[in-house]
Amino acid sequence: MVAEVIVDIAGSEVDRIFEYTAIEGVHPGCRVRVPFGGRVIDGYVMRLKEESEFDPSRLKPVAAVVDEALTPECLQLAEALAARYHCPKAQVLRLFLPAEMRRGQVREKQQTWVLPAGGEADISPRAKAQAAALCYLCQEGEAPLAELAAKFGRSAIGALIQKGVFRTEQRRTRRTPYTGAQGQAPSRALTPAQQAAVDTIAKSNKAVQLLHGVTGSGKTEVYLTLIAKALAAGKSAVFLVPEISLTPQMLLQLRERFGAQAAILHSGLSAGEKFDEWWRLRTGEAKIAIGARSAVFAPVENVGVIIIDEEHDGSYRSETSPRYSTAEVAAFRAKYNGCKLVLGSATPSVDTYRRAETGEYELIRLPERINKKPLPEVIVADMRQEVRRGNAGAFSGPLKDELESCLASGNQAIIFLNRRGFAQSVVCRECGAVVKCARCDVSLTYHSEENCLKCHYCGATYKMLTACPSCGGVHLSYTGTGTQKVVGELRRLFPQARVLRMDQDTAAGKEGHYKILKRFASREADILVGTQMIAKGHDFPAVTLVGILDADMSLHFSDYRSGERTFQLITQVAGRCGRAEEAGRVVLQTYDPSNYILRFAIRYDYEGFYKHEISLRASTAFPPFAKIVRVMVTAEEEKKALEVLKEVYFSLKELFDAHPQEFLFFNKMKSPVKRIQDKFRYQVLMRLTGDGLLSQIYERALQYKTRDVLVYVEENPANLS
DNA sequence: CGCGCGCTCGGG
DNA sequence: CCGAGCGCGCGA
Repeated sequence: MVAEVIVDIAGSEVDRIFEYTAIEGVHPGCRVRVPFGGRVIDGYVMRLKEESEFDPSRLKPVAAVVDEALTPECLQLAEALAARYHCPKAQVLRLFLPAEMRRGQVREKQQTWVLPAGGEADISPRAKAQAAALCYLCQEGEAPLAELAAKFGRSAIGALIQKGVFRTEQRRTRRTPYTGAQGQAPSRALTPAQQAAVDTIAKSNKAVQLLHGVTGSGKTEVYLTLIAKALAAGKSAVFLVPEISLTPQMLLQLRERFGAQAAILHSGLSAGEKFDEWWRLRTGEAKIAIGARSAVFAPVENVGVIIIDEEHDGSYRSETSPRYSTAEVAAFRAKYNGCKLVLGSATPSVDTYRRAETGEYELIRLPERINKKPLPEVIVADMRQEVRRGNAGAFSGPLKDELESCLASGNQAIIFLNRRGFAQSVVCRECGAVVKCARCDVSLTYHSEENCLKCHYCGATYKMLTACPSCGGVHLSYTGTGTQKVVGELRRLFPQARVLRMDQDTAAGKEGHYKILKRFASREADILVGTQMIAKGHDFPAVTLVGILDADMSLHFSDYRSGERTFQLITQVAGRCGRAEEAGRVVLQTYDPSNYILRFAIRYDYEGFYKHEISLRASTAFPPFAKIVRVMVTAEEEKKALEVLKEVYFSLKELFDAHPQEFLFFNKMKSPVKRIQDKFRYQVLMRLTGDGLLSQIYERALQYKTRDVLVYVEENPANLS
């Protein structure tokens, strides 16, 4: 037999099938070690066949079988994704295994167990510890060596093993995270609306279901029921969340309900934990895969339901090749397994909602909060009036008043501002120069805490300047407010209040987000100031006020989705308050109170927003009525980038000339942010009426990539910077 | 003329 | 990714 193998070489584009003669135990899906150019490397067996067209004498045998990591579904999915995104199969296959697992340095954890060996119990009367250990083990039957050694001393146990009274055995153990919440919590009774949602999903003949439920409408209970139904039918489930570190409550609920049946795949786990959770899924010991984007590749078989919570979230698109859409991958898996894909959100993406509206997806609504609590009232603060009144601070009069009464009544408040640092940029007042990053074409943000300048694109930090780098002037001014400045202002306005800040700077490190959220939840602070990472998940029963400092900031991005994103953000942040007994309030500060997005957001009118937005998209021919495709060309040498850009452009121009009716726009240009991390960025930007030419665009564009010029294709990119 | 460097290409 | 092979530029 001959095995067709894809070799896995880090960072390389080798995408050919290499053939080897199979050895015992080689099946499709196996990870194998194969001789390759004088060394032995990892590979994946794609297929087996009787004989090779290749000269058989030149075939080398497979060196060893590692394991059978890939399911038949994985292999099929790998082929489909490599074709869909025009990337090497090896690159897709890498998505299926946690990175730490690949180079084989993580192994199964072995634990030494001690058992009675039946040897003559010849124990001296002075060896009290030995006698006690013997007695203990006779009762228990068996115990881990570590436990016995801790109880009775290492030497006592060693002596008993030496004498042949005890024997040891190596056993595999699983490193399972979050073991605190085990047990089988009872299922909560569903409300009629939840039950109706579950029934509709079960009855629907459509593969994709959109569960549109306002914040607090109890979508989670619907998900849990769907998962329970899948398990009851002997199937498995995949449950995806935007960012797992922000949704510890969700994890806990799943663990409480399903115990060890649930396995968690996320970046915060140690390599060993990840390895074990992955294998628990692969072997079927665990049946529910929970995780962020990459968990859509979880190695479960016989899938009964796939759930994508907060489907509108940007984290579901991969930013590295292959730039897959999680929903697209999930749809493939749902089709393969003949199961339903459930997309849930309070603020579905316009694209998804459109598909539901046109009948491609089933639409299920949960229009009411589960406790019948009204959604928090939104007060609009017109910042233009504040400026006219001479208030140059970040807080409007109404927000200050609300904060005061919120704190006075002993409740908590959340202040949202989507900008970290102290000041957005530093400008020289003498020559007008803006201080920029040396490696990127963007202004630097001033961080007061470390008294430094940071580049929010590449992460570089610079010492704070005392003089302008271009003219030497010493009068520097700070523009634009960030979270650090807001915290300072709050401390001045409410010196007695305890303030916590949550943004990329404070939430760094493993479980950083979680720690801050936990501190706030346990009321170590009265006010939480944060960027959009505070908008997701987490229930804070004592929060009765949310302040949105500059609601319209994200509106002014030159991006067709900025309105959609603003609506989603406001709705999500507002949903953080008034979740328990006391009603919540939201103060929304804006310079543009009549803006239609804000008008719909303050009434929580998704349908109204959608109708307005979709007609705008239709009339301007933007997605979902068109597809934006951007071919990026980046290189450290600007000349090389430009050369390749021209080649890409002329090749695509042939397509454009041959099919002008398929293009709504076609041009080449500098990227809006012309340089990031020392790489110059040029692009060909297209707007297409359909997907018909997509494959040809990928093929034509990618053939020009070289050693030092990166070329990649983005579909409806999340941002156009 | 020969050596070294950078680039391309094969690897089963 | 790594190593082999090839072409070109440069120094003796």
